[in-house]
Amino acid sequence: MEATLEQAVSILRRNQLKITKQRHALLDYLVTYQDHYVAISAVDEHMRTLFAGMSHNTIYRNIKEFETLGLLEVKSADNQTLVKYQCDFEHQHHHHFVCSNCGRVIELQACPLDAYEAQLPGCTITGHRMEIYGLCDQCTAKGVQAN
Amino acid sequence: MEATLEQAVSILRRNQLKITKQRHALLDYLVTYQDHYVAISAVDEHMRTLFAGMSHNTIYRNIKEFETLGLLEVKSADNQTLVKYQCDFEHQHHHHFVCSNCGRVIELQACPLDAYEAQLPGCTITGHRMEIYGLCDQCTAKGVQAN
DNA sequence: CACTAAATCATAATCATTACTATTTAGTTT
DNA sequence: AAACTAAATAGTAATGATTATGATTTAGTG
Repeated sequence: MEATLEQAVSILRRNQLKITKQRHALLDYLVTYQDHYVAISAVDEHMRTLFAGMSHNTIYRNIKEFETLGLLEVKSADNQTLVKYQCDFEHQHHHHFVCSNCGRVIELQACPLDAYEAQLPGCTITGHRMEIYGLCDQCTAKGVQAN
Repeated sequence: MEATLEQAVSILRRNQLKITKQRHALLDYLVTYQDHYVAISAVDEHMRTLFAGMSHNTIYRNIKEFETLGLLEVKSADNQTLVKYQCDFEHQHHHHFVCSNCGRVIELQACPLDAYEAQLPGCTITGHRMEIYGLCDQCTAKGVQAN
């Protein structure tokens, strides 16, 4: 399901965020890349060609705000932060296949690994990585709060 | 299985890398953190207290060399690069549980997700992420080489 | 139209990482 | 054991992503 710019804007509105022309253009850009991770620095560069003199701060801050709204998925890779617009607002459990050539992201539905291959016809799988996050037994026993 | 400093040194030797006192100390440090990811910048800081005036370059370059030897596992997170000594030289397929409080890493053996929980008694699971890498169908069809 | 909190701009700082070149050193050879 | 040489390191500075700060502007409201 593709998300539209209007949906994104209404989510800002629903959260009492002002619809500035900068935010509007930023969303417009992000929405067109729903199936690719984009480096924040590339977004930054693009926005500053659209709005000469736009502040780095504005771009980075808005991206962070969009992330807390659940509009964006963020991941770190290779000294850069990558973002991808996500329409899955219910944070439904799923994983990604990421093309190491063009960066295209294909969403996967099931969880056990073997089943994934069937969802990727024609693709070449070269590797995968999974990490589970939480508190280890020692930290859990200490009563540390999960964040 | 814990790896020893001697094993690490012999791997350098086997690859015709010189055993400098800097590399020796670096390995010594990394080997003591086999079950934690450590930020390279923290390694850098530590090494420079051991060797006043040690070059950033030296630390970063050696860590990269150790990675290509398969001695280290590297991942990006939050504008930092994290490393972990790994004894698994055959690159045996496995995943990690990472404590979000202390950073401790617990190696997991099986793959389907549900089975993992049984391997983490006493732990609090707050989330997980998996990504499969490769070439998408379009890039595969184009004949792009996997890297 | 005025108001005000929120957002942005402009500038500079910070932090991780990398580049570059002169100097040093590990491991080998004589 | 001294000499040799490629490899490694030191020292210095640059780069690039991201964040901080304080003054100015603006979206949304009354």
